[in-house]
Amino acid sequence: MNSDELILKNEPKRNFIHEIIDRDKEAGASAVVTRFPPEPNGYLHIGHAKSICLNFGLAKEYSGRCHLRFDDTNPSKENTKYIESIKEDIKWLGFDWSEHLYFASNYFDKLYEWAKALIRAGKAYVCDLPPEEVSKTRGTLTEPGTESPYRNRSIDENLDLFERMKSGEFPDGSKTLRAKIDMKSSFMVLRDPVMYRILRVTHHRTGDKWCIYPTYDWTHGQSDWNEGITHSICTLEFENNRALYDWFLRTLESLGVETGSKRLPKQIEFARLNLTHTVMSKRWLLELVERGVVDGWDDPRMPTLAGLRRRGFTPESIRDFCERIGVAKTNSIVELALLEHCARQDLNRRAERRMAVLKPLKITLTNYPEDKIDKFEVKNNPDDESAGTRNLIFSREIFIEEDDFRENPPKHFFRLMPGGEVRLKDAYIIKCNEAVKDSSGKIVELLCTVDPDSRGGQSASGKKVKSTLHWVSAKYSESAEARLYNPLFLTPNPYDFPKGQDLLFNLNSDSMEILKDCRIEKELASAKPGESYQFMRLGYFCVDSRNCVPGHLVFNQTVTLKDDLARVEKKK
RNA sequence: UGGGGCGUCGUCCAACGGAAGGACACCGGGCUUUGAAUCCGGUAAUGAUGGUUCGAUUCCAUCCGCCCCAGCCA
Repeated sequence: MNSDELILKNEPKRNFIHEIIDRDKEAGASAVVTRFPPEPNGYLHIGHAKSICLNFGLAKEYSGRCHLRFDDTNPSKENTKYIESIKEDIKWLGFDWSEHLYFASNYFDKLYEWAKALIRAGKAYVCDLPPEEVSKTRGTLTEPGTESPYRNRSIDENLDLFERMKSGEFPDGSKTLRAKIDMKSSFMVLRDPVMYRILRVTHHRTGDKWCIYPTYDWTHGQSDWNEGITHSICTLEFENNRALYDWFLRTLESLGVETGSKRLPKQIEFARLNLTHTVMSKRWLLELVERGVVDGWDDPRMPTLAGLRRRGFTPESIRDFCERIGVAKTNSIVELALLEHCARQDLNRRAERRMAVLKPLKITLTNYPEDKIDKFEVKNNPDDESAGTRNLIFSREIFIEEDDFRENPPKHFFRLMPGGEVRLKDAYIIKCNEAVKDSSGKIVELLCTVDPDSRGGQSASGKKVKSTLHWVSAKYSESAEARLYNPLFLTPNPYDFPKGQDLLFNLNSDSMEILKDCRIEKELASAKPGESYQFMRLGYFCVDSRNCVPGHLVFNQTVTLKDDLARVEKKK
């Protein structure tokens, strides 16, 4: 069975984490409990989706559970407005934390008590060094650090000082609580890491209760332990932090503190997702929004879940993508083409077909009476009978795609040309007799004739035409707007820019094309925001959920259809 | 120059001492009232050098390359 079949059967591809968990189970471990721990300081993107699929997926496969825990230890960066969007995105992706919603800030009291336990055990101390001094005395990658002059204060003094830090006696930044580990360690994180800093910032959940806040390292592992997390999965850059993660846990365990679980959680690192032609860091995503490069976090060009959703990517296609990319420890950059493939595959199955002409070229059928119409009943999805049928109306004046006609066609072009014949999908075979030009020489209209024996596109005479075009009736169609997208960055790796430049060096100035005068078949006029359709021969389009007003639909192009002609022309 | 990690087709992921496989991409062909979908076929990789072994992507050694760590960010 190949991996594709596995995916179809919904059996996730195995990875090194499965092997770790299997070994743990053989060694007697019972449940599997994972967690997804976002910091509420930005929107979720497709890189988070990889982590969400991994963590919730593992929990499901092993009949365990996955917690959603907001890692809210730094109130100066975090904001409650992100919490709802994060929850919404996870739900939209198709995952459910049920009652297991937590906040690291729920553990502030417990963490404070445990910090005191560490002080009492002589494993932590209050340090008066200002930030610059802490930094200076930390040493370098190759030189050991030096011990803080405050390192050997008495336990009582430390307890007293820590208490007073908490009660607000000292100014911001003037003191920290540090773990007493080893200033000579080759792990920089073990050189007496800061556990608490003084920060007078109102926290979105605890308000002004605290003026000291625990750091990530001091919070994360203990939160895991407290929730009974068995496998704490994070990204590669935390590999060094694992030494500290384990130190806190083991030290606390040896002190006999009480937690929600006997078993110590295990941190496992995997490579974060990178996608070509885009960026995933919150910093740069924010920058794109703030510099006005994009229209907001949910701009359809953004790799955020909100952006992808608005663009028309389905949760199923994103989950499929996350499954296909696999999980490993190698730094890698996945090609955007794979994401697009997943979208096409899913949308091909579920999106109903419609006809829309993005760049209309008018055709008058000179042998088709002015007052006549034809009604054709056509399939909504040729691959899915259950999608039903709809009616198309044909009339004397129609529009076809500007690109589907060439006055001087190259060899490989077999669409409409002077004297040539094509089929209009589900309607008639037509022949082009004349291209009408305006004074500037621009083709403004084609005069064609229909073959009356070809009703429905069938050819009674057995006539073969090489090409079938999409079309809409001029009279029985509506106007609409379509937005076509290209990647935000020109280069596969946007970070690959010359010295002295920044990321915007590789920005694609042509990432969006707005087409305001598209014509859509009547049936499409009632489409609702969020719905996806295949515009025949063009691509998948999703009704925008922001810019539609009654009578004026805006469609976002999710992906194009694969295009052989484009490929052939590119080769030339 | 310390430490922690990682090197397999163009890209992503497998192979756990026994014929290097899948997916995407690409190329060629069949079918087609979407140049789509679908079907068939093809190109293409173990960073290097030694060693152990009947046999090495896998074990060992050395080398090379890339990523991460010196926030009171996460």
